[in-house]
Amino acid sequence: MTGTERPSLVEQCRDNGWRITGQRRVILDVIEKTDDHPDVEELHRRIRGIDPGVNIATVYRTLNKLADENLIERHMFDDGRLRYEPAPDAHHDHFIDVETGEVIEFVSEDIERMQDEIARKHGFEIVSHKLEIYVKRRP
Amino acid sequence: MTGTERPSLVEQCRDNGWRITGQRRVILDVIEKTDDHPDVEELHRRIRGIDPGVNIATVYRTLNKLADENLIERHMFDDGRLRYEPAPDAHHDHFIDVETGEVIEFVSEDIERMQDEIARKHGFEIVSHKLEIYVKRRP
DNA sequence: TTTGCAAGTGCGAATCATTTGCAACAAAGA
DNA sequence: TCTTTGTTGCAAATGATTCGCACTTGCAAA
Repeated sequence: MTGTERPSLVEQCRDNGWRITGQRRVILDVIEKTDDHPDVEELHRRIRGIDPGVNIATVYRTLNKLADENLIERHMFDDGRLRYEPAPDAHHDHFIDVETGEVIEFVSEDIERMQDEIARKHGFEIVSHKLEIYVKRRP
Repeated sequence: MTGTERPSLVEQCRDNGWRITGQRRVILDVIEKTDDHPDVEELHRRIRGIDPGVNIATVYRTLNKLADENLIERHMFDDGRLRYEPAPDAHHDHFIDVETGEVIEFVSEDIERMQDEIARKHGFEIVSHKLEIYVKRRP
C-alpha cells in the first residue's frame, strides 16, 4: 500500500479559504501534473490547451497566491524569468544544463549540513537558500 | 612586500582594445573602489557624484561589456535587480541578510568539493554555480 | 433556491529595469 | 590634423509582471 496521499491542490486551496473558480481548477490541475520547471508563458500555454479563456493575468495572480502560501515553489534561474514547480516533498537543489536548458533536481544532505555549519559560524540562522549548479554533460 | 598587483580596470580594458573615454574612466574608477554589491542605480548615483553627465544607458552598456569579458561579476539576488562587484580573486558565495539586505561573502572549500563530486556522479561537468544563503542574525 | 456581496476575472494600461536606434561626438592611429 | 570607428546621450522600445476598474461568479446565509 502507498503512504498517506497529499490532498490535491484544489483541496488545499479550499482549506485555505479560496474560492474554487473554473479558471483556478484548470490552473491547479495543470500545476499538479507538472513534473518540470515551466515559466509562466509555458504554464499559460498548457492551461489554454484546456480552457483557452484563461487570461495570463489570472495565471500570474494565482501563481503568486500559491507561492505566498507555499503551495508551489518559485525559482528564478539565470534566464531571468520566474519558473514554478509543485511544492516538493523535500528540499532539493538544481542542476541547469546550460546547453539544453534542462533542469535536474538533486539532494545532498552533506551540502545542507555544511551550509548550516557555516551559517552558524557566521552567527546567522538560515531562512532559505538556493544552490544552482550550471553544468554540461561530460563527454 | 606585497604580491603582484592586478592591473587597474582601465589598463585591463585598454588591453582589451576599449577606447578609454571620460565616462568609462569614471565608471571604472567607481567600480574599482566598490567593496559591496551595488545595483545599477546605486552605481549610477556614485558615478554622478563624480561626473553628473554620465547617462545611465552608458552605465548599463559598460557594465554589460565588463561582465561579458569577466572583468566584473554580475549577480541577481531575490530582489530581482542586477548587482555588480569587481571580479574577485577567488570564487566565493553569498549570505544575504533578509532583514537588512546586506550581502556577506563567504568561502567553503568543502562545499565546493561536494558540488564537484555530486556533479560528477550525475555525469556533469560544472560550468559555474551559485549558492545564495538567505539568513537572519541569530539573537 | 435565491440573493447579496466580497472575491475573482478579463482587459488594457501602467510599471520598472533594461535595451536599442540613431544622430552627434570624440578616441586613437595614420 | 584628418579619418575612421567606437561611444555616448537621449528618447523610444522592450518584455516580463502588476494594477485599476468594471464586470462576473462562488458560496454562505436566508
